[in-house]
Amino acid sequence: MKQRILVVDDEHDLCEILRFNLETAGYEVVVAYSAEEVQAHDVTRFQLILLDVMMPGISGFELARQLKSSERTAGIPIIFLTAKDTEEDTLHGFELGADDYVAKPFSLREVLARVKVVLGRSISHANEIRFHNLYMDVQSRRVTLNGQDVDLTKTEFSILHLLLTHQGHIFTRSELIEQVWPADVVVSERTVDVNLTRLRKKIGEYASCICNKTGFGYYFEGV
Amino acid sequence: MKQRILVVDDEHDLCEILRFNLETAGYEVVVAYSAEEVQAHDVTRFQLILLDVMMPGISGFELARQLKSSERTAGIPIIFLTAKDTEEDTLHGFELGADDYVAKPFSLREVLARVKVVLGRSISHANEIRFHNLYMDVQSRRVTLNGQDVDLTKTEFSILHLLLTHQGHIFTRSELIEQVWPADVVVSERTVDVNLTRLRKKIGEYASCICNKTGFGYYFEGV
DNA sequence: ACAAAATGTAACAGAATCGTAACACGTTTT
DNA sequence: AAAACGTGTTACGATTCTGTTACATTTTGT
Repeated sequence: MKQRILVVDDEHDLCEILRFNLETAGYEVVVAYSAEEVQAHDVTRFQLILLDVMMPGISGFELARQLKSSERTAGIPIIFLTAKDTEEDTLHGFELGADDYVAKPFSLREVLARVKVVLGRSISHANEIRFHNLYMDVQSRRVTLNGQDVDLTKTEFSILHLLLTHQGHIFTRSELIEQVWPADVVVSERTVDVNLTRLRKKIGEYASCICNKTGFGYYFEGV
Repeated sequence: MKQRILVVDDEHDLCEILRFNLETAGYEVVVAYSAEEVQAHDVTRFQLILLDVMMPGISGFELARQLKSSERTAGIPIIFLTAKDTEEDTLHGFELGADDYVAKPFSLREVLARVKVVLGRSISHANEIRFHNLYMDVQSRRVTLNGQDVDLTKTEFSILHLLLTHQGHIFTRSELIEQVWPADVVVSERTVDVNLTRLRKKIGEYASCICNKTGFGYYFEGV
């Protein structure tokens, strides 16, 4: 069964490019040119939504909020297409249950790679990340360890989210800084170490899953 | 190792300008003045093709179609150089697998920027190098041997990557130093030997694939 | 076969990297 | 206003990496 993707963007040309390439990659694609038009579709039939943030009328964020507030559609992964790439926007997006971000202008390869990751990794509850007894609810930004709440700071949450969604991938310090810290702040590379240490301390028995490979960087060692 | 770019354009002057600037930027450049001439080259040796759309004889679009239809060459990124910048052309190009567009007349800076983006991207995209049961994931910086993680240091990883991506090529010690060590560090040639020994020890049954030819240097013997 | 040159490798010490506690400073909560 | 919190920086000890050296072994040329 082909996986179905809903592309929502007011730029017709871009939609067609996305449609062609996603179809070539084996997905079934439906395009909507506005948030209003989305309401004409049965959204639950899609496994993924590519959603432009900036649209006339109802914005992408607003639409995402609506979708996530309904039980029926809350579980559908969303990838935002956005020109903005500030911290607030990213955080705001993740709060709304975004599974990923692609900043415009993007390369098709980039989009395809992310679509593949999102569709490959979780068919249903993409805003709930789980590793054994470690849960992350991306939407409510809560983390529990064996049922107990873990009180992570924003930075720690963001790091853990990145590592958990890319288990086994080794991130260099500068990659981590790029992904976790807003683009306009400058932090020293050693700051990463300190934050990783802090994170380790808070996740108890899973501390040892956050590994370092000398000279390379940090990664989450899934068992 | 230098990345190789094939420039295809019937305007000789333009080709020379591109050649000069791309070479200055550290790329290796080969020029073809027509689509027909391209067929004299082994296209698989290039990491990127800059392709003029409007050429006498076979057009750039037609050549792109041919390249994308062959398994061997389908994966090579193409940037179209085009005077036309209409919607249809752009769409048509993307359908043919273009990775980017530069409309003539273009600034060199623009071209260089796009080349950089595409090549930077395609490296991380072709990120899995494999030799029998020896895998290297360049992006996540991991190596596995028969499914087991191999713990390579940064230097060892870098050497293995170079050798595996150029199987059969004999590297002198000074070439290896040039490729693997940062330009500003000075190491003795014997240091290479020691690191090759260390690498051999870690890759088990493939140790014997790392060969030395007395008086010449080291190479990976693909079987 | 022999000596000379080139290569393999173990051991060591210096360099680089990493973990973490302590601190500083700004922000939020009480 | 004071206390608590978040977070970047620094410092220093612990760990890991890595270049060098010395000696063993192999290859080469005669």
